[in-house]
Amino acid sequence: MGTTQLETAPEPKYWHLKTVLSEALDSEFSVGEILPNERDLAARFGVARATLRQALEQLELEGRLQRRRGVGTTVAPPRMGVAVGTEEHTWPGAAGDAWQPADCTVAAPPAAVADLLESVHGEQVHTVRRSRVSRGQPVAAELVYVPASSVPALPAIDTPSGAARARAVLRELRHLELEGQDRAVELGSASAEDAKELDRLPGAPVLVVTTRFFAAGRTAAVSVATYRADTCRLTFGDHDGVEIHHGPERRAS
Amino acid sequence: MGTTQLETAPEPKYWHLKTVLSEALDSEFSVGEILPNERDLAARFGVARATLRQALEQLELEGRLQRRRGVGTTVAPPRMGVAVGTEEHTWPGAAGDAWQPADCTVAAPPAAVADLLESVHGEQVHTVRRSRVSRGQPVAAELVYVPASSVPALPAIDTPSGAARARAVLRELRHLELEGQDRAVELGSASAEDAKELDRLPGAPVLVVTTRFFAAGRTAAVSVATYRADTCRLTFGDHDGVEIHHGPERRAS
DNA sequence: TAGTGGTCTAGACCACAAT
DNA sequence: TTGTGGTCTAGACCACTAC
Repeated sequence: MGTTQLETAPEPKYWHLKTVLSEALDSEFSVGEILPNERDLAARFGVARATLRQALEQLELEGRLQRRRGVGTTVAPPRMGVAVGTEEHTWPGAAGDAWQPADCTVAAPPAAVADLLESVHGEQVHTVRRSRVSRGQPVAAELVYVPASSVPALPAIDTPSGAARARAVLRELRHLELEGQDRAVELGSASAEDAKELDRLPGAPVLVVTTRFFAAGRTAAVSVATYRADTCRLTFGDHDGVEIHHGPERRAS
Repeated sequence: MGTTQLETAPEPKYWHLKTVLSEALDSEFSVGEILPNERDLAARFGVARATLRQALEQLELEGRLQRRRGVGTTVAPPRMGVAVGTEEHTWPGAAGDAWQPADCTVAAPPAAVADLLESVHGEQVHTVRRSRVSRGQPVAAELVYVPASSVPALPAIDTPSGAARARAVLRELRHLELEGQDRAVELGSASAEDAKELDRLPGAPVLVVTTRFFAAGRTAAVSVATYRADTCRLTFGDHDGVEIHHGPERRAS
């Protein structure tokens, strides 16, 4: 990565800068390597730090870089494939899924979720919090909303309200016959709460996967899972997990 | 939206600002309405324009706002659901899909696609460009990569190289028996080319859907579709298209 | 304590759309 | 021509990490 001079160009500086850096990452850096700090890089390219940062932000959004305050900017490994959907539909918490129940509370769900549940307003809704770890890294945080009417046989509040209760709620849910499910993926930004769990700063880009579970002719549960967008590639395989990716860190833009 | 003063807070100003604006959008603005310009808004909140812009950027990322140079900042409608996967697998270009073929060229695919195709290096690959419009708005641009060996009966180059040829390639492809497919979704940023087609600026956030089509024991084609992340919610339904969303523009973060 | 990325400021100019 | 958002600058200080 020489002391490149930016030529006059019709395109913005940060865009050109991003291209130059991207090529340098492919050819002159290896995964995990630390880049020069932002002040040095900016000086080297003859731009203000804010401009350099604009380029770095783009590259981080694309999963090419990882920046950590107090540490530095490192070259990110290729995104990991994370299996999200198999065609056989199952309840959350079914045998050997990738999630680990963490907690369970009873509260009114956010308005958007209440709409999806089509439940009676003010009905009790169990909220199970789960987290997902892949290759030693937290990749997703999830909230499963289960209306009380979906788990009528659930023992009263005598069960403690921690992971044990979370498991109890999901276990009860499995007694219903699952008739189908429904998935949507959209871009979001991490709430302060999710950010903490995902080891990112608030506002970090996340992929939000919303799943509706249908049973007994209605929506029996709703799950909202937020995946780190920088490190994850969500896979919806029926050819399960053919997971290859080599070469010097290429990606289709 | 009064002349709110920002209190001392442990959280960044732009974060607090985003929250305040978000609430104002819910309560005091309706879809399509134009916000005051950035300089006025910044003055009203007593922050620098760059700080105000940081908040607006977040809100735009979440699909709450739409900004257009020379025009202004408007309140965005709720994201539209765009059907991406039905469980019955079909070839691209099958009866009545949502795509419109635009062009077809023969070129070497990008390295990442070449890996997926596992094709002989240097093999001819037809590249079909298609676009997708929903509710009068462009929502996605796609490139379908079809190795020449997947369409052996395709007439030579006597066919013109426009939309007609694109349709011809896809028609030939449908003669193969589709054995399965494979999907992945990840965050990306729009290339200059895609940005133009999606009516956005280069670098705009997009959801990249990569699909592999399997036939005759190998990868017969690969499709890379980029969806506008600001306006689209990708749906993977088997309960086809239960499309509801009301209420005053709420969203789960 | 030193060095990193994260936030913030107060300007300036540019590209684009509407008038 | 006017007004908008988009880009860019040259600083400053803060929060965090590692030593």
